[in-house]
Amino acid sequence: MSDGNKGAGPSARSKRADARRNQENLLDAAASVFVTSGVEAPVRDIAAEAGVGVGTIYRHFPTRADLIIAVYRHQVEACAEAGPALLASSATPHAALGQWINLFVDFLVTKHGLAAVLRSDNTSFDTLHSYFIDRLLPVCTQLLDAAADAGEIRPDLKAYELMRGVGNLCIGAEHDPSYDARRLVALLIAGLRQPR
Amino acid sequence: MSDGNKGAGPSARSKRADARRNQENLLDAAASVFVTSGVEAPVRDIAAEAGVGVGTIYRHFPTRADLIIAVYRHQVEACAEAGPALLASSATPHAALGQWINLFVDFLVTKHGLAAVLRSDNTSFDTLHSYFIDRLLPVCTQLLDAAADAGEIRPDLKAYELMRGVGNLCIGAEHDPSYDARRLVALLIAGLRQPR
DNA sequence: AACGATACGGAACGTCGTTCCGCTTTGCAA
DNA sequence: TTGCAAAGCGGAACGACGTTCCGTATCGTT
Repeated sequence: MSDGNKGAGPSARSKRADARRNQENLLDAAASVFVTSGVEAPVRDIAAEAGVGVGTIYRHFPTRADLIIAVYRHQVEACAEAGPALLASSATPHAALGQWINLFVDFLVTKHGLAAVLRSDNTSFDTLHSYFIDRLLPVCTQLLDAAADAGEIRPDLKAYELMRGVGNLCIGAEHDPSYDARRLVALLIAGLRQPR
Repeated sequence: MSDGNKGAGPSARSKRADARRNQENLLDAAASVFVTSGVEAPVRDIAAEAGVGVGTIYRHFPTRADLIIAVYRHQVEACAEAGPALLASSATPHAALGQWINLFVDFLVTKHGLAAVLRSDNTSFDTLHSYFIDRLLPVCTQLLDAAADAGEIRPDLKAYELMRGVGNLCIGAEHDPSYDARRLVALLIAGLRQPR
């Protein structure tokens, strides 16, 4: 653990110097291509942007999902860590939940195609889906439980369903100016409020 | 207009007998493959099921979207026609809206992959998207306006956004037993209710 | 300097949607 | 009935894609 590797991507240590350099170029190139062409950009485009062959991508990132995870790890991490912080700093658990969902939505909506890929039936994206669930579901559960315990929301919705619903609402939001995912998510959260 | 052609698919008239037969086999085969393998099933599978070559599919249905539209036209039509009927028979416009949305959701959820394809960024599905919008948006608008005029719901949500949101919530619902699209849609509709 | 381990590039493969064209079938007309 | 254009057909062929594989180049150690 002394190498700082976070555990899901390939290690940045114990490699040849050129290999490490390539891995970082690849991350930068992928991030850049994801911004301009979306997360579903062809692997060859990413390779070209990084100035490497496609084989190099697959050696460093065994599956596309691993590359995507590596690119967004920091932001997902930040989102996960924001959960408990919001719970501590907000007036009510419901307010914390709302703000955290906003964070999540902002993240998804600004990553072209990420929400869609999260729901792709392509099995090679399963590990991406799992990563999001593993990292964010506990956070969401904590917020949801706190709000439910406070009696602010109906207690019968699972965090998994909420996250999937929110993720789904974000699909395609980046392409269509007349579709405002944030607004619909807000409506969904409003529907969550306890009628009491 | 006397041939009964509804306008979007290829005409069933003025064709050679074998061509008409093939077209119908194709529709049956596609419907069957869609049920078992989903709407995104490979074209070659549909051709094989119908016992024809792939070229025959493209002659009858210039794009995949046309084939999908032809397969589901009747059900979309029924859904569209149910709108005004519900409005006339329901106690309140809001109730009619809720029931109509349920119809729409049931339709989407039972057609494997249809909701996803509706949101695909693949441009060849644009005409499918357009067909749904053209046929169903006016109906939804009518229901939404009626409910808004009755003061039952907040008046600031466009029918387009509602339909896209509902469609999005249905994506992937058929694969995951722990995700209940109907429940989330119901929550969304609940969020629509006027606080007043 | 030399050599084994490591990593690289990109050709090659399988799958997909879609197009194209030589051949077959149809149905009308002689 | 037969002949023959037009209509329709099958499936090979093409280009884009994700992924694998392997001959070659590079690294870093001796």
